[in-house]
Amino acid sequence: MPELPEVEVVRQGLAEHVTGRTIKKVEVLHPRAVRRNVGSLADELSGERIRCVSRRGKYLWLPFVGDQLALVAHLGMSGQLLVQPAQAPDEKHLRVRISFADSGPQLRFVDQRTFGGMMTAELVPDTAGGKVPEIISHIARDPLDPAFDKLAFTTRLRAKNTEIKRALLDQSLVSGIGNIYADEALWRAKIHGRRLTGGLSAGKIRGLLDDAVAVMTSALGQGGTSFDALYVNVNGQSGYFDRSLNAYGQEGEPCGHCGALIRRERFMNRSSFFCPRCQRRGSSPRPQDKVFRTRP
DNA sequence: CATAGATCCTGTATGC
DNA sequence: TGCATACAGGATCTAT
Repeated sequence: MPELPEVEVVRQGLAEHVTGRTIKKVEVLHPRAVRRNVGSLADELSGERIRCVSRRGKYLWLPFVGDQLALVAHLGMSGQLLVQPAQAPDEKHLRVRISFADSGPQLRFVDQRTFGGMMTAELVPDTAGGKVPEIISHIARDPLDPAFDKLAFTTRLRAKNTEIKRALLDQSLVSGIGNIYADEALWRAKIHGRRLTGGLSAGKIRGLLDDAVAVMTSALGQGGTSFDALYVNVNGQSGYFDRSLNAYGQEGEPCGHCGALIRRERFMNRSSFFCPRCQRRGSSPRPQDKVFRTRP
């Protein structure tokens, strides 16, 4: 699943292969691949020249020269952005094909499960003198962003009345973290994902954030190594699972800290993996218990 | 408003 | 073998 490190690998690959190129033709092969778009993607993109490739969290965007408009992409669960020669056969789940005015390779959006999508968006000023697509201005900065405000994040997080893992996955608080890196960060920080945000000290939260940064930086370092010139490797799965995971997917394996067996539980319609010894849920009540605390 | 839960999707793996 | 079911999960929508 593409989370921040995987998306960053894609960004780097795209930057190398599409920067400065002018879009000539866009073919949408599956309607679901285009989201929230008012007009025709093809009409809006034709003739635009790509200035660079940007990213915030799991979102990518290609600002066009003039800095008014951008092509925004999200890979969802299974999306890939591939750079392929025109004569390459269509991928089974090819959704959008972008051809350029030059004779170089095409940019293809391939997505099996169609949770991903592309759209055009107007660029609006961000909080640090740059620009961000208007439709994703509600997405928080990610922890690798130099302008990410750790202190504000800690304050907002502690003010919430929810579980810490849910908060980590809330892209309006901090972006880029998905189910896998959330579990890994919580494991490193030795925090149970169902602990309440308000019950965690500021220092504990800072430590958790540092752990999230560490695990994503490490993954990024490894994800960037298997890069092919024509295949913008972005499956997310491909690079990821060779990586050493300490919690995610490790059910029944010994914890790298203490040797206790990693456990799996359902949480938010997905799996959570944690060490039952290192990551104690503690005595903090669940949110719904707060109201009914009178019971002995 | 804040929070919790449902929902979208399809290929793969598993169970009977 | 064949069919049914579970599972993977990011973002958004709906309900409370």
